[in-house]
Amino acid sequence: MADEEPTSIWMQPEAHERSGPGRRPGYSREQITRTAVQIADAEGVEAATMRRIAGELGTGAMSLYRYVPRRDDLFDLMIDLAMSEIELPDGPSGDWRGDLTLLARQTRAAGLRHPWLIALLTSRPTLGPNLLRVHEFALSAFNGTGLDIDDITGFVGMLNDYVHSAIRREIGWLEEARRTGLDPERWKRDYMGPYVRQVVESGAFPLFNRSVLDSRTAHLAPEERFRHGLDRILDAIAALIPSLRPR
Amino acid sequence: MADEEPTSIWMQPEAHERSGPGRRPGYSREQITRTAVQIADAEGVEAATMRRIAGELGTGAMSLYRYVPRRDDLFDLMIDLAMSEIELPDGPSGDWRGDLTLLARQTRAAGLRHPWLIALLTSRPTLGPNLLRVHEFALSAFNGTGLDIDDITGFVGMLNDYVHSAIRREIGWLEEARRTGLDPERWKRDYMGPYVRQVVESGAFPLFNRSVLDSRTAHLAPEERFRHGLDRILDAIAALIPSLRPR
DNA sequence: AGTCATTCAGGTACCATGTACGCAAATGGA
DNA sequence: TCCATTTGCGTACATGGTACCTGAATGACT
Repeated sequence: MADEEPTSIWMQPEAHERSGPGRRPGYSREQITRTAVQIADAEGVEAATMRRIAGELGTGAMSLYRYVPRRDDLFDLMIDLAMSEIELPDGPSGDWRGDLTLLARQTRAAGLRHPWLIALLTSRPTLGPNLLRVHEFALSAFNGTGLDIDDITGFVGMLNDYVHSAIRREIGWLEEARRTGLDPERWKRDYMGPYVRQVVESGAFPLFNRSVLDSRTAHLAPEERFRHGLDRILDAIAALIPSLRPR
Repeated sequence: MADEEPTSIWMQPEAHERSGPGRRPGYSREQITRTAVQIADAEGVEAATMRRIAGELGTGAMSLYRYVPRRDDLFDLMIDLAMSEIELPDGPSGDWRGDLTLLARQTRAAGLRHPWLIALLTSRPTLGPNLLRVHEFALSAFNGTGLDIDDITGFVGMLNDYVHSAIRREIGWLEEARRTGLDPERWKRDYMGPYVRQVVESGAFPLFNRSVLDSRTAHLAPEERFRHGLDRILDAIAALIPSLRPR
């Protein structure tokens, strides 16, 4: 292989597209990525090591480097594979609220199916084709509302910020429990519980106490809570769109 | 040391508080944490290894484990130390918008001083005393607006989601450049640039193109951009508060 | 003062990780 | 048939977290 200049994984052609002399590749980026995703889903990203992925494929760890330059690039591929599961119509329906609600739900579903997705997505600047596709759909939902591109980008950002954070809140502590090796119930009761109880009983943070003790939304099902927050964001956006304000 | 049951780091007493027989501790959690923060600031979290921190302190790696059960707990301590730098008045001023703007700016400053802070903070469910202090201040800013605790929690969440994401957007690609070992300018031009150019020239994502090419806010100074987004969030919150709506 | 349980310092060691390097096997063009 | 090229992958190295162990320090009790 020629000296690979360091550039985005999306610029580097797949091995099997080549024609000419040389041994035919026995694997593919997609196959490797799919395997990595399966392992990460079942046991966490930290279990998706090069050796483990290769083992699952019945090959040696170093073989993977014929397809992926660095492990970080594999993360980008994993993100994009997960994003590819987000099914959206070809174009906006004209109902921006409905379109964005659909997108938010699909994103949440993908985030729950792949508990590592949001953490990876927000921890590195990646722009895979499927992320672009999804992002374009979000932007397009505001087409026809008379907003300029900066406002559209801002609103889509607001929505993304909420969706990502909400998903993180929903699964964050579950992932932490898994990482520490405790089962979630034990983690909540024995690990985090005593500290929170002590903080609450100290009375040092009265509003925090109210948010823990007096919350009604805390007892909602996760999906309801997600929907609640989503509606609030969409309400906020609607309130800021002049052309929609006098409704 | 007695068999430590696995519980939050904040529940485990410092060694120097103990009285009774035994050698006196030569270090402290604070000292260790401060060293870790310095290294992480200068070279990234991944450089703040147990060996490296211990080396900086002139001791052996295993000595640190007398003060910190696991490396992850050290992360919690680092987060809290960074949060302790966020200076806030003792109570809300009555001007919720001003209070939250102050908080947002202080958070941004801490996030820029410690480029690893937001990534750690949002990647694990942690609740150190300084995070609680800051969170309590945010909640208290809405005291007296007649909102119930769930709405307050929701708005503070909206604000936090924005602030964290905005900081991440501001430094995310710089961190990525550092991780890959390229200087930021090269990374943008040689690594990410060619791909983005190809995407733009393909014309496949017209609204994405407009957001890249026609954006006015993209050319603002980072601080202005942050302020822009912050104002939009605060506007959105204001628009949702019934008691403030008819202004 | 002497004894001793207790605690700290830190070296050694084990295992897992990403990945550089090199060589043999496979493959298609000349 | 030859050979440049590419893949498969074993070996090896540097680096990581941390379990375990020994020896030194220290205060309480006799």
